[in-house]
Amino acid sequence: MSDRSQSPECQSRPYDFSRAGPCAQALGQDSSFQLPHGVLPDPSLLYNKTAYGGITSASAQTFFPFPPMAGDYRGADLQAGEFGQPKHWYPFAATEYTGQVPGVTAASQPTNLSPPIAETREQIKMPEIKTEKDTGDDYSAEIKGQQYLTSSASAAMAHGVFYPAAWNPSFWPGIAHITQPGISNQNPSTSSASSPSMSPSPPSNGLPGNAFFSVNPTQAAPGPQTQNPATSTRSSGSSSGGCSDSEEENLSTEELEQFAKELKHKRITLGFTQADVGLALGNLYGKMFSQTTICRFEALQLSFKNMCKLKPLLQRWLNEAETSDNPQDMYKIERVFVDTRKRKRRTSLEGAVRSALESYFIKCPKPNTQEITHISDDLGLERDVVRVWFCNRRQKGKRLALPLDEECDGQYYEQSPSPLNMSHSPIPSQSYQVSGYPGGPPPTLYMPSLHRPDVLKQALHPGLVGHMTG
DNA sequence: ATGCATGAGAC
DNA sequence: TCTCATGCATA
Repeated sequence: MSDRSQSPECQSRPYDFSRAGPCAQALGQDSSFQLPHGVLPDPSLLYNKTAYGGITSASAQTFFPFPPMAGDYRGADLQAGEFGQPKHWYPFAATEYTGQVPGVTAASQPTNLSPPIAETREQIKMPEIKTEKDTGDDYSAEIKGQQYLTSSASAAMAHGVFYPAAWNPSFWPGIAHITQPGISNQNPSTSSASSPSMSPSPPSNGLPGNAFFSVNPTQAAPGPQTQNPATSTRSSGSSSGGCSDSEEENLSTEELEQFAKELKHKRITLGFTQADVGLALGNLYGKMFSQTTICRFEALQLSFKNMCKLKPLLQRWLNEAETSDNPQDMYKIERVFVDTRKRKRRTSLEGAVRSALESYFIKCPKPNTQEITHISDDLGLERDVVRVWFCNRRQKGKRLALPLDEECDGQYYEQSPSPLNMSHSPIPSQSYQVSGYPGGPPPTLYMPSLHRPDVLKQALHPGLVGHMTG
């Protein structure tokens, strides 16, 4: 009943200042608004890449607080972003999703497994980018873009996520012990059925495309289309091979964590890159995922719900990959889709600006339109950039939020975002003293003033402190 | 691995 | 307009 992840209330709670003019004070004409661009309560504010497994404020949606698995695996040097920076908007034509850099793949491949992925993204796109890069402005205008061929049918799945009744706070690390026994390890239907796409002995000719693409959503991706968001109550649908959705329910954090590790390990062992996996999923089940998503899955950086949704698919993929004679065929396909959408050039905010934004965020995680405008003016940024930044920042915050149970959750956050006083540094360094973050500098995230060390530990070390919570 | 962006759905 | 899932681009 109260899964906070669902209830909008809860979700907004963390930052729920009265919309009216919540941050007004802080952002107002007060001196506070003069936010010194470079002024940060703490240098650590400049969060950087390091996997901050930190905690932050909100915790609406359930995200995994676990620190990214440090692992053997390294992204290696990814593609060289040579690709001239289009100064404005530029369209990109994702001719085909080839996954990650071939080089990397090859490198990590045990041996000959390196997929014959032909080209890199750059290779494919560069030309076009140049030509249209300055088309400017109206990127949004057209999105005539195509969808991935296969995705169309299954695309639904992505949104068709339904919230299993099972989803509840008990899944959180802090209360991990409550989790339900993995119930169906949920893969009853898994590989056993050897997915269609996988099996076909590789048309050595390199046109496995068909085999994979034929992906008849029906069998291949029972989940993808099965989706029935509405019917959130699905006790345990897995039945008719309904993978994705249907099986996402009874998962505990431990299971997911464990699976993520397993996936990563086996993936690497088999010589697949994260991009390969994402692509393979598309071939197998009709819903493709990016390297980013796979990466986040492995790092448990997706919301619990999302993790649960993807787990079945990945599980099946894993099974397929392990049992297949030619695992590499799983991603040896050619995606032919045209995506002509124009995408805004990614804004790269300077450290000082980020710091400033962070400071603003601390004072007011959820600025209203006016406030956003204010901030954007102050920092000389596009209003939309600021808006998006806050959106992402909140999302990020949730991802790292403490997994407390509702009650705590509520209280915890209700108090947090109160007065936006510049005066008291909102980011107590101690907040992140949590051990367990090897080498990771303290995350620099907004954190309600009400944190408790013990809670943090629970959040970060579910397995270890699961018992702590009564 | 992660910052910034997009878009669907919900409110 | 926000959240959330997801992805492109890049550090």
